[in-house]
Amino acid sequence: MQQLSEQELIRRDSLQKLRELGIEPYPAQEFKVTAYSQEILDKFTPESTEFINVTLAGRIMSRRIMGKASFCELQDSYGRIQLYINRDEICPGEDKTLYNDVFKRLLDIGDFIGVTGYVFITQVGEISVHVSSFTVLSKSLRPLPIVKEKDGVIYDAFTDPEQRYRQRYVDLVVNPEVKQVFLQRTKIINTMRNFFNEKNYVEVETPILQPIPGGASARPFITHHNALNIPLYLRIANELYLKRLIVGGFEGVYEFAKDFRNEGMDRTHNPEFTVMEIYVAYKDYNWMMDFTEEMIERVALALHGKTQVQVGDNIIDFKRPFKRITMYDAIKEHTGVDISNMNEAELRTTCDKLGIHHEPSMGKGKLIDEIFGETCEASYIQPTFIIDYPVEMSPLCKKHRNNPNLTERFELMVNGKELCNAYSELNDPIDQYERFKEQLELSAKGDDEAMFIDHDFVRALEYGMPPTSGMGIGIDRLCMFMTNSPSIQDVLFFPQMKPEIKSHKDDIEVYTSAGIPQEWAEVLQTMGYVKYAALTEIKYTKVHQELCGYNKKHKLDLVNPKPEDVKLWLQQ
RNA sequence: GAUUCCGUAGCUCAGCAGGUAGAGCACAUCACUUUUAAUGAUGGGGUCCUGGGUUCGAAUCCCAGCGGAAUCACCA
Repeated sequence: MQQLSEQELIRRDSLQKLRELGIEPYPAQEFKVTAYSQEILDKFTPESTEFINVTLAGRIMSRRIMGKASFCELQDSYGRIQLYINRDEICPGEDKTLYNDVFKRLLDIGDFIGVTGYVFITQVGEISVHVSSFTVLSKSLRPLPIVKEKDGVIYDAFTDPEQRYRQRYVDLVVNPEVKQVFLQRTKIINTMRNFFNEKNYVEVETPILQPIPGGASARPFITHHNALNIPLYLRIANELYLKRLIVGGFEGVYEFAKDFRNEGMDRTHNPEFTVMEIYVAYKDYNWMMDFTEEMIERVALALHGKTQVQVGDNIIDFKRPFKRITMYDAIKEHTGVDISNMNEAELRTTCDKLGIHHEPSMGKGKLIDEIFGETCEASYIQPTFIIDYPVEMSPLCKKHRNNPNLTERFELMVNGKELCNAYSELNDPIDQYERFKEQLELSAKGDDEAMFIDHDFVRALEYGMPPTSGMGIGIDRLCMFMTNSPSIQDVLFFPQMKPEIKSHKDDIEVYTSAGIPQEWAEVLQTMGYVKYAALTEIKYTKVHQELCGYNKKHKLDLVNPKPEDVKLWLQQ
C-alpha cells in the first residue's frame, strides 16, 4: 500500500469516527430519490408547490460553512444544486452532533449524501434545497481536484490529459462538459439505430474472435485458443460475417462493432475502435450514398438542431446532398494528371514526378491510393463522396457496371478524413476467389496487410448472395466531428494508454516484517532507501549513523536505535 | 521513429543570476444563521519524476532514462 497523504489519513479517520457514531458510511439499502437537480432548476417558481418535499442524492462538490448554517453544492447525474443546511433544523434537540461533527467535520467534498427538504430561493436569488435531514450514502477517501468557476471563468481546472484519461471517473466528476460529449456520443448511436430500425433492418452480433481476420487490410491482434489449440484473431472488420447473413436471407443487417487493429496510436487512431457496418440486399452504392447522407444529416439535426457543425476552424454543413466526384477526377483536379489509363510503371513515374514515396511491394491499387491520399484527401473539408475506386484496392467490391478496371465503391470524406466506406458488394463467387488470390500475390510481394483467403466466405457466395450494398462508418470519427473533439481520446471513455508505471518502492510492510519499527521504516524510505533489498547491502554502521543524523537534523524526536538493532534489521 | 516543450504540496501553478522550497484553492483549528471562487485569523502538508555528473553546495547547470503533450513521419 502506498503511503497515504495527510488528507487521505484525515478522511480515513473521519470514516472511523462516523462508524463510532453509529453511522454506516457505506449503507446497503436503497435510497429513494424523488427529484433531480436540473429538474428543480428548470421548473421551480416561488409559487409552485411541486417541490415542497424533495429527496435528492449526489456528491458534495463544495461547501460554505457559516457557523450555524451552511451551503453546499450537491452534484447528481444531471447537474448541481445548492443545499442550505441549518444547524437547529437538522438537530432540533440539544444534541448538535449531526451538524457540528457529522456535517461540518466528518463529511468532505466528494462524499455521497442523500437529502430531504423543500426548494426555495435564497436572498441572493439562487434556487436551493432547504435541507431537513440528510443521510450519508458513501464516504470518499481521496480528495477530488477542486475546480472553481465564476462568471464562466474556470479556476484550477483539472486539465492534465494523462490523469484525465487514466482516471476518467475523476474527469467526469469535475469536468461536466466531458460528460456532455459522451451523452452526445450515445445520442449519435441511438439516432442511427432508430434510423435503421425504422427501416426494419436487423441489429446483429458477429464473432469478435475470428480464425481468419477478414474484411479489411490491417495488422490484427492475435491470440490463442487453448482448448482448440488454434490461433484466433481479434476482428479487424465484421464485413464477411454480415454478408454471410445476407446470404442467409436477411434483407438488412447492421452491427455496431468494436474492431481491433494492431497499429500505431495517435489523435485519430486507437487500437480498438467502433465501426458501424450495415448491409442491405437489392441495393447498390448509389442508393447507399443517398442513405448515408440521410443518416448523417439526421444525426447532425438530432444533435445540434441544424446541419452546420463547427469542427475546429471549419464549419461543416451536413445538409444533403453531398458533393460526389470520382477518384480519377479528383486526382485530375488536384494534380492535372489523368491516371485513368496508366499501368503500374506509369503510376510509379507519376509518383516520382509528384514527389510521392512508393515501394516495390505496392501494387497498382496502393499506388493510386497513395497519390489520392497525398494530393487530394486533405482538401475535402465539406462532406464529399469519392467514388469509383480502382479494382486493385477493393477486393471485396463489385466491378463497376461500365468499367471493369473500377469498382462501385465510395468513401465519404469529411474535414480531410475518411468517415465512411461503402460498396456495391461483390457477390460473384468466382470473381471473389480470383480477387482473394490477387491479394495472396500482394502478400508474397511483401504487403503485410493483404487479405487472407476466406474459403468459407467464398463457399457462402457460391450458394448465392443477392445484389447488396454495404457501408461502414467510423463511429469514433463521427463523434469527433459531431462534438468538435480534436482527439479520439476525447470520445472514448477509456482510451488505450501505456501501462501505468508501478511504484518502484517497497511496501512499508517489507520493512516492518524485517523487524524495523514503522517510524524508522518511514524514515528510511524518505531518506531514499526505497528498496529493502538494496538496504541490506549497505554497512549497518553507515545506516545507523545516517538514521541518527536524520533524526537530529529533522527534529523527529525519535529514540535513536542502537547499532546492533540496525544490524539485526538488515540481516533478514 | 524525429523534433520541440513539460514533470515542484491532493489540484492549478510560481521559483531556475546554483545558497534553508513558495502562492491560491483544498485540508486542520477558531469565529460567523441566506452564502456562492463566501469571509477573517492561525496552522500542518513536499524522495522538487528517476539515476548519474559538475560543485563546498543542485528543484535550478550537464548527461542518461522514465512518463506526458504538441508537430511531423509511418500506419487505415
